[in-house]
Amino acid sequence: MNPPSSKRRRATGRATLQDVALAAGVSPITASRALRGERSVAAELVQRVTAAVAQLGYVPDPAARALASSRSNQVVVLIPLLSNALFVDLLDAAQRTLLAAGYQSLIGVTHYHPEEEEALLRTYLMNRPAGLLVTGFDRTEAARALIHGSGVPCVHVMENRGEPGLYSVGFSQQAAGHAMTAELMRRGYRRIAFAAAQLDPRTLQRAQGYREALGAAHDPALEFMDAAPSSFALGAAMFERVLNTVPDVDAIFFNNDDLAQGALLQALRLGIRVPERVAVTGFNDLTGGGQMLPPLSTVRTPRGEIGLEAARMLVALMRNEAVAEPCLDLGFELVLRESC
Amino acid sequence: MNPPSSKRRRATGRATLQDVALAAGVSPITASRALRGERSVAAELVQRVTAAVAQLGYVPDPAARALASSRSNQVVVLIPLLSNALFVDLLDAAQRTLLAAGYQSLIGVTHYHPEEEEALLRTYLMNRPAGLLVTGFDRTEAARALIHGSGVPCVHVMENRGEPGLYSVGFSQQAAGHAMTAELMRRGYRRIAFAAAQLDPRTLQRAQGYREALGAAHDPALEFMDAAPSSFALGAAMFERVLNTVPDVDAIFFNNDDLAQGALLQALRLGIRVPERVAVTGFNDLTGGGQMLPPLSTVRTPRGEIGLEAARMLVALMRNEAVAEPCLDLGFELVLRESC
DNA sequence: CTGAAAGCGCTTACAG
DNA sequence: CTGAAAGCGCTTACAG
Repeated sequence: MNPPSSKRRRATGRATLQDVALAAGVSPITASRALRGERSVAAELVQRVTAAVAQLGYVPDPAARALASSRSNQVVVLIPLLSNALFVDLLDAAQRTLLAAGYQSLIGVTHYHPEEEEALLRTYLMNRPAGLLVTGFDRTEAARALIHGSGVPCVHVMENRGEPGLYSVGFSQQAAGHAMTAELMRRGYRRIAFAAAQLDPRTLQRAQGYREALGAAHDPALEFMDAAPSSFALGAAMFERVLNTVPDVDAIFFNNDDLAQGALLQALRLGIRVPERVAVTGFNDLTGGGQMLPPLSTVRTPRGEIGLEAARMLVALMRNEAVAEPCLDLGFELVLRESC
Repeated sequence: MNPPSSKRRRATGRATLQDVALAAGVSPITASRALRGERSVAAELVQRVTAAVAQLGYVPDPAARALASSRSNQVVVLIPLLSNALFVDLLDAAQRTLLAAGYQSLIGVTHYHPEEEEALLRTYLMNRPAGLLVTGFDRTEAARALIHGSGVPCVHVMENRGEPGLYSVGFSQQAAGHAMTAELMRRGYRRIAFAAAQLDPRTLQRAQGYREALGAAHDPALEFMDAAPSSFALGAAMFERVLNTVPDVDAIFFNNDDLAQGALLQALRLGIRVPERVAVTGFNDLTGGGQMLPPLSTVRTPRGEIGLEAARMLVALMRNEAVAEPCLDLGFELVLRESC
């Protein structure tokens, strides 16, 4: 230990808490408390500490903090894909909110593989993150145990699940699938196909909503499921496949805007009129849909708000504050343009 | 200090280096060295340490490492935007490569604002990152000083600059702008407009290449620069603006595929034939271009490879290894489809 | 409301 | 090639 008389700038040249305490004429613990805004420090001392911090240009060392408190200022955010604008919007909003609250984001991309998610969790949990933001509820048992065992506050995004102890911000994928299908029925479409890619859990929930809305009218032959990732090209291919397989189809509900936009382009290429010959709708309301010919009808999903609210909820949890609504449903909105 | 006899599992229940050392019958320092793969540890001891690690399920604490060595295992990656697929591709490749090499990424979005970049740098540098990946060379003097003063290895992406001490992986934006323009000229187009958005430094470099290729034929009236972010909608608007302002235009070189795709859609809407009435080309070869009507001619930029190679270069720097080519030019490629 | 002591779990010199 | 000592810069109990 250094004798108190030999205190000096830290090896790196940066000022330490010690320096601040010395300059403020308080103990390091008091300086620490003042810095973190713990009440129970006299106002005057807080002021002296603040002044010393400013004067010395002191910045706390996150590593030292993390080591001493066994908790970092970083939040792990796990999303399936970076190549889907949906998750990028979510991420952008969450990251911005977290940063404003003093937390840094550690981003992990799972590529829709539960095993990859588990590996990322294992790696990132080593950092003792302050919080966790994960997508949906579909994960390995081990991942679930890892999350629970870590004791780190966790918010789930994109879906809701009303179990006690679970926090989530999302909307009902099934209700959204139901609503768009019902709208198509209301408009008089009778042979409504459902075309989906990726086949992740949320896609399947939308399919469930589609079936539910159709009720007795549901025909399995009208469901087209392709596990490949969605893209314009796949949408184009699926569009043709649907028309060829089910000649009397009068509407196609694509599970994603990428697919639907690709289908619209293919219809143009083929000279097939939308919505006269066949209606086309999408999902998510990604950018560009309104520019299509005809403009795409779709379901607007509130991913930005989800990112924002999930980050807020997580911040509350990390600060041990109460969370009013642990299962926050942000809804969705039908955007009816000209493609149906 | 604990007397050696009272060593136990750490407070959190996780095994510590001490535990590993004890189990392996070596000193903690030796265990530490064995773990980090420092040669100068006898093979047999390494083996004993490895076994102890496996047996105890030991995972090192990054915070303790960072504090003791004043260097973390995190790399800061700064990109302008998350809403541009270009940077997402770059990021994805870089992050994957870094993770495989044992580094975590701390992602910062600058929104093309040097001040935001500077603030992010200031925040993230507190973490003593092991490395830095930044976009381009356009930043505040303070940011430059921050980077240099930190002593943290830094690789610049998207552009090249041959100054000693600077590391970069990219391609010549100007040469790319030149090449596409020259190709249009070669095909007989004479009134070639240049339409750009965002107006970031790389956009301006492409404009420079465009002017250079045109030489004496260059006409400032054919340059359309809009500082708004690029989008389908803006591309559509610019397309009309160009045609209305310069009726004899016969080709439009859009600075970005978003813009060009929006223009193509607008041409369809207006019934203007591409490339017969006017040719359209884009930049970057983003997804969807090949699906357009007509398929979009564009410049393919190697952002994935840039991310990969930049990460590799940074890993070499962080390991104090030699870097063969500190100014790596990965080139570009004209993708000539039917829109010109 | 404030502080002295101890310790978080590693690694960096310094020896030998 | 290996180790004993010291310390990285904070915060957590424990007192008062």
